[in-house]
Amino acid sequence: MSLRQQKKLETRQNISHAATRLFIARGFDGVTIAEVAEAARVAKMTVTNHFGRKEDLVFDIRNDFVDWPAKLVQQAPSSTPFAAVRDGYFAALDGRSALLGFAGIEFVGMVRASVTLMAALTQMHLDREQQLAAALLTPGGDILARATAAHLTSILRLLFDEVWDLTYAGDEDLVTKVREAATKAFGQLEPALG
Amino acid sequence: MSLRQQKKLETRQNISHAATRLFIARGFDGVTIAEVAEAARVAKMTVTNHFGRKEDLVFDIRNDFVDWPAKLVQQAPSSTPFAAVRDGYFAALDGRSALLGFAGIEFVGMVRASVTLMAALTQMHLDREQQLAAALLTPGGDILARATAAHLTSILRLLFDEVWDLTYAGDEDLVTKVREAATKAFGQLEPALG
DNA sequence: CACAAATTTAGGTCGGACCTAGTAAGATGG
DNA sequence: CCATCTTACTAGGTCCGACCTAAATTTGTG
Repeated sequence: MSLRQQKKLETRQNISHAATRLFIARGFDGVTIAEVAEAARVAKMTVTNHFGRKEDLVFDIRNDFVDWPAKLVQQAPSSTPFAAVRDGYFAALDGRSALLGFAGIEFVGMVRASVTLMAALTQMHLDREQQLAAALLTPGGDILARATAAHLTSILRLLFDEVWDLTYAGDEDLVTKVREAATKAFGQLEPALG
Repeated sequence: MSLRQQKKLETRQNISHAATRLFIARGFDGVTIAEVAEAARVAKMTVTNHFGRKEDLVFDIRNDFVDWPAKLVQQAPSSTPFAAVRDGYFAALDGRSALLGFAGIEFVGMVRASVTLMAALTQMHLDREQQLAAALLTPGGDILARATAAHLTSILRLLFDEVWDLTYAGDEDLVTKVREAATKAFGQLEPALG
C-alpha cells in the first residue's frame, strides 16, 4: 500500500473515531458534521468526501454486512440456500460476529436513539436481501427465489434485533438465548425452505 | 363535518393535487416544497403543517396501507394469520386495491425515479410488519410471532413489487400474472405457517 | 357580539448534501 | 533529482428540507 493510500486511510479512521466518540457522548443527532470535522481537525468537505452520508460515519462495516448472506450461499453451492444461511449463522454466532449484531452497549444505545440511524440499518438489511436474491436468481426473477431471500434475511434481521435487545438489557446469557431463538426461527421455516 | 374541517381538508387536497401534478411533471426531487406551496397558493409553512415530510405529499394512503394486514388478522380471529392474510390478499386483488400497489404508470414511474420515495415506501412495508407483529404478539414477544409477521409482510411486499413491475411494463394480464405469483408465494410458505 | 380555538401566514434558523476552484503533498518519468 | 501529473484535501460557498415563533385570520361558541 502506497504512502498516499496509508494517509488516506489514516484520515478516514481519524474522522471515524472522532465521530464515534462524539456520537456516543452526545447522540448522533446532537452532533453536526462541522463538529466532527473540527474534532478530527480536517475540513468539513473532507468528512463528506470520505463518508457520503452522515450515517456512513457509524456503519463502517456496511459492505461486509450486506454481502454476507449472498457469500454464504455462493460458498456452499451443494447445500440449499436455507441450510447455507442457517449453518453460517450458527458458525458466526460462536464467533460473536459483528455481522450478527454483536457490539458494545453504548453503540447499540446510540444507534437506537436515532431514527435516522435505525432507518439506515433497515436499509442495510434490505440491501442484504437484494444481494441474496441476486445470488439466488435465475435472471428473469422467479418469485420463489426472491421470497426465499426475503424470508432468510428476515430471520437474520429478527435475530439481529434479538442480539441488540439482549445487549441493551445487559444480558449475560446472550449467546445461549440467541441460539434458542435462532433454532426456533429456522425450525419454523424449514418445512417451507429446507 | 364542520366548515372548519371542510376547509382544512380542501386546503390539504389542494396542496396534495398541486404537488402530485408537479412531481409527475418534473420528478419528486426536481420540485421544492416552496414550489408546491406557490402552486397551491399557500404559505410554505402550510404545506409543512399538513405533511410532516415531503414524502407524505406522495403517500397519502400511508395509514390504511400500514394497518391493513393487522386488521385482516384481527377481523378473522378464527383462522390462522396465514390464511387471513392470504385470503385477504386474493380478495383485494379482485378489487384492484391500491393497498396492493395498483396505481397509474406515471405514479409508479415517478416513485421509482426517486431514491427518497423508494426508501419511504420500504419504511411503510416495515411499519406494516410492526403493526402485524403487534397484532400477533403475546406480550413478551415470541420470536415465532415476529417471524410470521415478517414472512407474511415480505410476501405482500414482493407481490407489491410485482404489481409495479407489470404496471410499469404496461402489461395487460396484470391481475392474472399476479394471482399466479401470489399462489406460488403463499404456497411456498404454507408448510411453515399454515 | 365577544371571546376562544383552530388554522394559516411571514420570516426566519439550522444542518446535511452538494459544488467549484484552488492548494498541498505523494507518485512518476525523463 | 527535478518537473510534472495525480490525488487528497481545503475554503467558502449554494440549496433545500425540517423546524421554530409570533402574529394574523378564520371559524365555532357562550
